[in-house]
Amino acid sequence: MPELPEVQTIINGLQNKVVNKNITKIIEHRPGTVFWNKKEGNLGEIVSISRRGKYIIIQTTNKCKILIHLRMTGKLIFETNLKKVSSHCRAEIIFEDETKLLFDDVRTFGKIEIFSLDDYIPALEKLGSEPLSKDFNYKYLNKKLIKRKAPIKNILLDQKIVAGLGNIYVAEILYHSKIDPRKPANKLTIDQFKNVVIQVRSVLSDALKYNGTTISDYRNVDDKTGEFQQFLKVYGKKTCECGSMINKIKQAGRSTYFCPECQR
DNA sequence: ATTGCTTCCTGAGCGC
DNA sequence: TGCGCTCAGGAAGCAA
Repeated sequence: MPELPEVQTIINGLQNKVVNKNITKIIEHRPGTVFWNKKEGNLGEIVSISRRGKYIIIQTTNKCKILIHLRMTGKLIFETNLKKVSSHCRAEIIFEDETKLLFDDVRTFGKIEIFSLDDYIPALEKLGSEPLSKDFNYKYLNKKLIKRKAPIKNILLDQKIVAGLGNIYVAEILYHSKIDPRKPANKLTIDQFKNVVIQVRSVLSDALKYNGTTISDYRNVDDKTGEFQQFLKVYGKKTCECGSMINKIKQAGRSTYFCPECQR
C-alpha cells in the first residue's frame, strides 16, 4: 500500500509532532509486530525521522534506530488522547507528554524493529537507489537492467533496483513513459530508460504534492486521505483517455493495468 | 544470478 | 441474508 510518496507524507507529518519527544515505552498489542534486536530498554528522545525506500527510520538519543515498514495496510496515527485506540491497533509508541503514535494495521504485515544505531541492517543495505536522487539516472538503469529479461513492470517493483516504487506508481510511470509493462527490461532503448527516469521523478513528485494516493487504507498521521488518486491514469481504470480499453493482467501475481494503444 | 511461486493475514465486494 | 470465492497498494523465502 504505502509507497514512497505516502511514506514521505507520513514522515513530513511526523516532523513537527514527535521529533524531540521522549519515548516512554512501546506497547505491542499483537505479537509479531514489534521486534527488539537489542536489549529492551529506554530509547530516549527522537532525534530525527527519515526514509529509505518504503522504510521509516526513527533515530533516538539513546543510540537506537526504530525501523518501521507499513507493508500493505499499516498506518501511523498521531493521537493526543492516550486512551484512544484504533480498530486494528497492533502497537503504540507512547511519549512522555502523554501523546502517542498508533500503529494500526489490518493485515498485520507491517513491522516495527528496534536496532542499535550502528547495527548492520540487511533490509536497508539491499535497497537500490532512491528514485528522487541523482544516483537514479539512465546510466544506472542501463547498467542494472542490461541482463534482466524479466518484464520492466516486475523490475521496477524490485526494491533492490529502485527503492520506493509499488504497484500503483509503477503502473502510472509506465503509462506516462508509453512503455508496455510486459516488455523485457533489457529490451528498452536508452531513450526509454531516460524517459522512465523522467517519469519516475515526475509521477512521484506530483504524488508527493498531493500527499499520496488513497485507494482504501492509506492515511497520513492526522488520519487524512491523500488526493493523488484523482490523477491516476491507468491504475484501477477501465478506459484510457485515448478511448481504448485499459487491459488488466497478472504479472508476478500482481495486477497490472496498461493501455495497449498508448503503451508499446 | 535471476525468476516466479507461495506465504503471511484480514476485510471488502461480488455472484449465486 | 448469507455463503464462498477472489482480490488487495509488500516483500521474504524458497525452488527451479
